[in-house]
Amino acid sequence: MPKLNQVTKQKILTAAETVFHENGFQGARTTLIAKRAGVSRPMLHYYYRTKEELFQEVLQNSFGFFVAHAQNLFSGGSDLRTSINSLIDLLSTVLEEKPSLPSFMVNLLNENPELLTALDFIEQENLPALFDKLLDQAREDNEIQSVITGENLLLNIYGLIVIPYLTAPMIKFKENRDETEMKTFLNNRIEQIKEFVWNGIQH
Amino acid sequence: MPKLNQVTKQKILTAAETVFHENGFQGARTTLIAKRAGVSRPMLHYYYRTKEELFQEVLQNSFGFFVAHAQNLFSGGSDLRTSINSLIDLLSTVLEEKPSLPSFMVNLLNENPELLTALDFIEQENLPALFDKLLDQAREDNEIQSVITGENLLLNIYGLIVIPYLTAPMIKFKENRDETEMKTFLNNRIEQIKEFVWNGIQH
DNA sequence: AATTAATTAAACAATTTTGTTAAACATTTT
DNA sequence: AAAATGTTTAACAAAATTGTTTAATTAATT
Repeated sequence: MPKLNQVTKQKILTAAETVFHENGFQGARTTLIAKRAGVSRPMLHYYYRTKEELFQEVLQNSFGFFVAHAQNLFSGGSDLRTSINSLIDLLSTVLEEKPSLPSFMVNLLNENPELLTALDFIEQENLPALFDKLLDQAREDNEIQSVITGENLLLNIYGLIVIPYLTAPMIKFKENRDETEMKTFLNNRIEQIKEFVWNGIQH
Repeated sequence: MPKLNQVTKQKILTAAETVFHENGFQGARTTLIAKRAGVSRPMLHYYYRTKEELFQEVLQNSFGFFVAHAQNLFSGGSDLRTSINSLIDLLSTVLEEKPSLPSFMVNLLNENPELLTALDFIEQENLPALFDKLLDQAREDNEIQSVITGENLLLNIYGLIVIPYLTAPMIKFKENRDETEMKTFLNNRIEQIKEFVWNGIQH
């Protein structure tokens, strides 16, 4: 009987991440995870006794990753435009590494709405309120005219960032893009979104 | 043995729609569908022999609904701003009636990417190309300055429209909103999005 | 080369989910 | 009230999915 091979364990975790992200807990099949990891099913169950256990690890990992990055944000008192751009960069970085995270969130919210409580920490900072303040300031300074709320601005940013990842299969399919072209497309989009958002709140 | 009760059949179909939309095919449980429909499991299997059969019906229904509405769009040659607003209105109308459609699309694209072929009809009109044309025209007429592509503009609109539905559980939770407040929020958002998009492509 | 560690294949048991059946009950129609 | 229709409960069978075990196989270490 084996003891530990971190490499294999990681392969399983990575595969699990994708499958859980794409199909949620109930929809995920351990058989598929093992296959994607290039590993036999007994191995999967050796390193992670149950599907549930594996899922918990993925959960930790996914949000831990997000939080780790989020802490870099909003340390100093930046202005509205800088904050918007930082947030866009932050989300882009996270999703570049974990492109299936949005799909996971969607599944998660549908399967375990009660899990939201556990996600409280994400809003420690109370981002909407912070943006409300920044928006007010920017209006005072005559930088923007829009009466948009912080909540709506945040939703807009999330939506703009997240949509290509949610529709990736479609985008790739329609335009026959490969991975490289897809990355270029996404990179170009980042700057484009910054412009779009800033202009969006002008009037 | 019963023959047909359209009311019951409809109750089952409606419940199935929600459950499939929320959890995808693999994640959906027929037991939950029956429960949500307020009907016993044998009834479900009487009206729809298999889970697969029920799923097909939901599939038809969901996209048929979309297509029915989409046909009202772009009959005449409207200008860019009108087309943008029509599209936003169209999507809003569809989602008001089928709020779980976005979640369904996400699951669908992950579970059955090959099903995309079947969705070709949605792009009959080749919306991105149409918007490329409208954008060119608007630039000529000095109405806008942005060099955004039709594809990105469409993605932006989809993202902005769809994001509150995908994060609905979070939005409701955070702000303690009930159904009515949620509808108000969504309605206000529509006009706000129109502004935001139009401003977004100015510079 | 011998030993140990890691993995697999194959078979199997347990559990969950799907699909079916039969008998009883309720509702509506005639 | 009798007959037909719609529904439920309970039990069960079949299939799919999860989890486990054993023996054989491969790879790495000493």
